[in-house]
Amino acid sequence: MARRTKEQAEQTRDALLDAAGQLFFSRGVGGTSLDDIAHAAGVTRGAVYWHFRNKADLFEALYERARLPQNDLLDGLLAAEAAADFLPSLERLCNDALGVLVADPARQRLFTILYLRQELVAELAAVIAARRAAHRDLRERVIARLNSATLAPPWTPRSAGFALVALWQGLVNEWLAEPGQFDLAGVGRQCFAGLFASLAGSGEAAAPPPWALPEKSA
Amino acid sequence: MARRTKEQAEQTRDALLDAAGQLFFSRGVGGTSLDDIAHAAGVTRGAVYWHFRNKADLFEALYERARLPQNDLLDGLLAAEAAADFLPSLERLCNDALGVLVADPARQRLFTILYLRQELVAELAAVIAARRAAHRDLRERVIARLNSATLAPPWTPRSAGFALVALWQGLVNEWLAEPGQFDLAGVGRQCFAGLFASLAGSGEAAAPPPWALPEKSA
DNA sequence: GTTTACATACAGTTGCGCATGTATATCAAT
DNA sequence: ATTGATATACATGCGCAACTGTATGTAAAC
Repeated sequence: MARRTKEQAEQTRDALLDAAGQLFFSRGVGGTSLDDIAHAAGVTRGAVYWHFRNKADLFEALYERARLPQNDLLDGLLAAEAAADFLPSLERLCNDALGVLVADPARQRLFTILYLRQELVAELAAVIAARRAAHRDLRERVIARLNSATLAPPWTPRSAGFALVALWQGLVNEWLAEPGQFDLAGVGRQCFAGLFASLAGSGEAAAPPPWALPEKSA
Repeated sequence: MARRTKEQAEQTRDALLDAAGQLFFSRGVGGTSLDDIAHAAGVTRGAVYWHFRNKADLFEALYERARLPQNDLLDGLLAAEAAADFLPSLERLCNDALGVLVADPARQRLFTILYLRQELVAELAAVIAARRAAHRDLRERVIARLNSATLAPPWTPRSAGFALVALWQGLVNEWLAEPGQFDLAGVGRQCFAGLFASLAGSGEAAAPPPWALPEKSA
């Protein structure tokens, strides 16, 4: 082989990232050699070292390619002035985020790597640390925003924020750990419905939100 | 060095397991060589291969050494006949489990490895799969047990069980990811108080359980 | 005397980083 | 439009380091 056109080069770069995503997911980052990636993409290690400096650089590129558009939505919601319907909006956002995840296998693979396979290889350290900081920041902002919302006892902004983030994270982890073993969006909708009903104080008969779909059976 | 007495041999075995636990935690399972472990325990790789067949065998021994006594408690609670105070008992059990974890650094390290560093190395595959199955089984049993409890709407046994397990898991993961950055037992107590109050339908003023400690500030 | 509890020594493999080869795309100059 | 020069997009090959598994040595416990 010899030199290829620019579009072809971009295609091989994408192919390398795709192959890396699949292999990192199925064999782990530390368990995947650059030769594995190159072979899966139909090239050799030379191509890898042309497009990326090393495995860490490759992984960072993979991370950058999957930035969550959902983050912008949350930013907007948190930045908005105190509105009476903050809690319903937040509930809808939680459910939407689950929907986005369910519909995007590539994101599921990356989340699996980032959430429950935080290998302590040097390649991942920077990305893991950045994501952890972002996560912590998000949680704190949710708590801060909940300070200006009316919560039913015994909830406090702090406990409610922790419960929300932990519930979302726990559900996602549970689902990623046993892929497709239950209906994440449906279960999540029920759980968030219960939690938000409790937060709002409507303990008894909360009217189902208009976007609620008919409940799937187990 | 030459042959040592049986008690000394048992000590070196324990020292190897201790060293492995520390190193697996700080550098990852794939990132620590058997030579690292042996050196940290003050012996050579020969000792490792005497006590264990390989790294996988060593890790399984490490896992066996830290079986949760809490599991037995939960088994008893789930097996007991339907009692009116099932929900309060379950709430106490959740808090107790958090307390056990907070007090045991070795268990924290192992949980960190098992929960958020599921490296896909062959050494871990068996243990990870076993733990995942056990976790799934526990969730299903909690749901089954909730079928004979009275839950306030909109909760169902299924959504309540998922929410409980996900909340516990999410809180623990959050805390393990940022070690010591918040008071896990205190935050957990608040979150579970809110969730269980919602499950029981006492939306307004739930009397604090007698074992509740004074709330720590952030 | 035999087994035990290691230490030491010896291949064998694997993967990384880099250096080098090479054919072609790109482009300026004619 | 053709041509030459150069940069590009890889492929190939090499040395090196690390790690594993095993084989063997050995002194003390039993």
